Amino acid sequence: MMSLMARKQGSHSDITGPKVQAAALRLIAQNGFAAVSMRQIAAEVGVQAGALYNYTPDKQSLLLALLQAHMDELLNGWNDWDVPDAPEAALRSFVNFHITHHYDRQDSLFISYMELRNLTPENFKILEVQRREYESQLEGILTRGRDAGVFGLQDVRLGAMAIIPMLNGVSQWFRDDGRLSIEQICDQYWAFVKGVVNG
Amino acid sequence: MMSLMARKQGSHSDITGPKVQAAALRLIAQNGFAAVSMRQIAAEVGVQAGALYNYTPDKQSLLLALLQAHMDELLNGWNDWDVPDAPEAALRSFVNFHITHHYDRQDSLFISYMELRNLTPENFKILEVQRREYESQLEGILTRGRDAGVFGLQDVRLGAMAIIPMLNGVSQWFRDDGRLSIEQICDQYWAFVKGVVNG
DNA sequence: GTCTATAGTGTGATAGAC
DNA sequence: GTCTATCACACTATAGAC
Repeated sequence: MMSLMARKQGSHSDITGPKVQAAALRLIAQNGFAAVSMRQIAAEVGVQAGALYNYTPDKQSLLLALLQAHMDELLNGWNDWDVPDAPEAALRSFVNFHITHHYDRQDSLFISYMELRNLTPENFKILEVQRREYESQLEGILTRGRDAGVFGLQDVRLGAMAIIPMLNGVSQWFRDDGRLSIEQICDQYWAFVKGVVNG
Repeated sequence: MMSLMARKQGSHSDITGPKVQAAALRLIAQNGFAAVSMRQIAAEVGVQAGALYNYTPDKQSLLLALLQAHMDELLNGWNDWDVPDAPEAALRSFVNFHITHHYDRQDSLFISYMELRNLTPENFKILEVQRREYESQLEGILTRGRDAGVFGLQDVRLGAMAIIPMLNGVSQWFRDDGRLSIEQICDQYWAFVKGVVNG
């Protein structure tokens, strides 16, 4: 068994790998992809630059892995989320999910919008499909609510395009020691979203 | 008079200056500040890299100039905007201003959020003050409306923090040949904002 | 798996001719 | 005001010892 095997000195793949991702995420969110060097990431992890290439074929792939992990977690998280059938309850559930899911993923959310432009076109397309898939989850709720006569929303697509940036905005200013708890924020934003769909 | 003076060959300060700003803006929005080289900017302008240093002392100052110009135009634009007294009419006016002002400034708006992290701390502070000043224009309207009993908004600051990203979102997807005209978008977003403040 | 060393390229910024 | 040429340095990625 793994835990009984003697470990070779300097063999830390299982711990270094996640540390590389975490360091890259933090540094890229803070300074931007192009501004962060492999040496900086290595220094944060506590290895030399060359060692990073055991975990990524190149810098570009490292960014792609971060963005893909973010979208995968988002879609899987929503998939596992318990969503009521009734449109209004489902929308409330979406608001709660979106805010709480990104609560401790501020860096991920930030780079998932900011660093798309540093991807190759084909990688960009893959992520756009995933983002579109997430947006259409919200649009599905809005459509059902409108068809049921619960929401007064005219344009479902536009409503989704208004709601998502509004909710994303929370991650730009939220602090744990701030004036409002995450639950209070969810409550208030639910009121805002209700206003948007009932306009 | 200027227009009668003979021009020295190769003297194009008055035309090259704006071209440098425009090229830098476009390239930085597309690729990120750190990813754009002075040589790339020079190539886009049609000069050699060394010539750029007639227009900026260094690369960092070029970025600062772009971000400052954006905030100055925003604040001056709002200052010149004709705003009604009644809170609801004033809010509608703000929505119109914000969307139409950024209509042909998508690159500026984008880098004004993206590239703040590439500024020195003191330059960052200057821009934060300006941004805060703009936000408090909106908060002033919201406060007056709430005090007059026109808006049902509980938390003015939070309302402003929800409305601004929602409006900014337009610039991420708007295209001139899109489904909706800018006037239709203003109308729809006005309905959304009304919903937010009446929640 | 990590290290050291390095190849090869690109960078921001400056100096001096015109 | 623009050009050419260049300095000094940083970068990504690789090779080979351990």
